[in-house]
Amino acid sequence: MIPSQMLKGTLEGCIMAIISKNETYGYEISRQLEEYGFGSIAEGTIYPLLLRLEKNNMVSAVYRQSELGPKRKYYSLTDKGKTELEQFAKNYRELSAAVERLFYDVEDGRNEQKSERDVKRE
Amino acid sequence: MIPSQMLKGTLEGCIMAIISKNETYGYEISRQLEEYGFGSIAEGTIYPLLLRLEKNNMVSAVYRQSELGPKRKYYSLTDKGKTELEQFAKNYRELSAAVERLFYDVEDGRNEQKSERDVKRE
DNA sequence: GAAGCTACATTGCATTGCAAGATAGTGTGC
DNA sequence: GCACACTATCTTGCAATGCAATGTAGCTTC
Repeated sequence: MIPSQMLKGTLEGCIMAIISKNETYGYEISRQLEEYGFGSIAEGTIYPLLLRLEKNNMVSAVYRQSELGPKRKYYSLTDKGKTELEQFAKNYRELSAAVERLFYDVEDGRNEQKSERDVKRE
Repeated sequence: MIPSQMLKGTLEGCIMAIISKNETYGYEISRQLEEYGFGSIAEGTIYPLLLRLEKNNMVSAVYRQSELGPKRKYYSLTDKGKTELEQFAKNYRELSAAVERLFYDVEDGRNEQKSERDVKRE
């Protein structure tokens, strides 16, 4: 179970990524997040996030009838959203790389190296 | 530059990871985060976080003199902190794996696959 | 004595995920 | 007909946490 704090800032980008694959709607996005392994993301998380993306012109939305329930609100990425998604991917990779470097040292039992500065001072 | 929202929930674990390598103090942690590629993390972030870890018994602290400034507050991981760090690592891997799966599909231009449920309905 | 680095701390703010609850359409079984 | 379950969206208020701004203080160098 991924803690909610850890999703902050990441979930938004991931939802944009899902929309970029295919025009889709909130309820379906929720199912896809589960399939990808994000766990069960609350609807009280997804819908406000989608509304915010729409307000910031990251996505555009159209209503379409569903054969088996109320009408769906389908989202697509705008050009601005595409640019934002690319930026998100870059930022995520940056964080991911930093964490991996750190984990590598920790798992290796590698202690802090003395920096050049400290060595000079000795 | 990693956006602050994306650090939420991750930074705490990373700081515990740094402490686990070696007893260390706030100012030095800030330098190490920079070296690992997290960027410049504000002191207004680090010190409250350390105090919280201490309050929750994840770390213990002792003051030691410094030769070149005010005394330092050195932190070590408690047993509880070590358990928490392991849990953090598991959670992080879980999130990371989910994001990688998603990115893989997006970069492949892979569209949503129809689930078994949908196929049956057709 | 001023500047600059070291070192720690506090206050209040902004962002964002979530629980809880409301609304409503459709289909199934009794 | 009516209860129940699933589909589908939205709102409100809360909690967690990173950060800017600011303050304090020790030490060194010029």
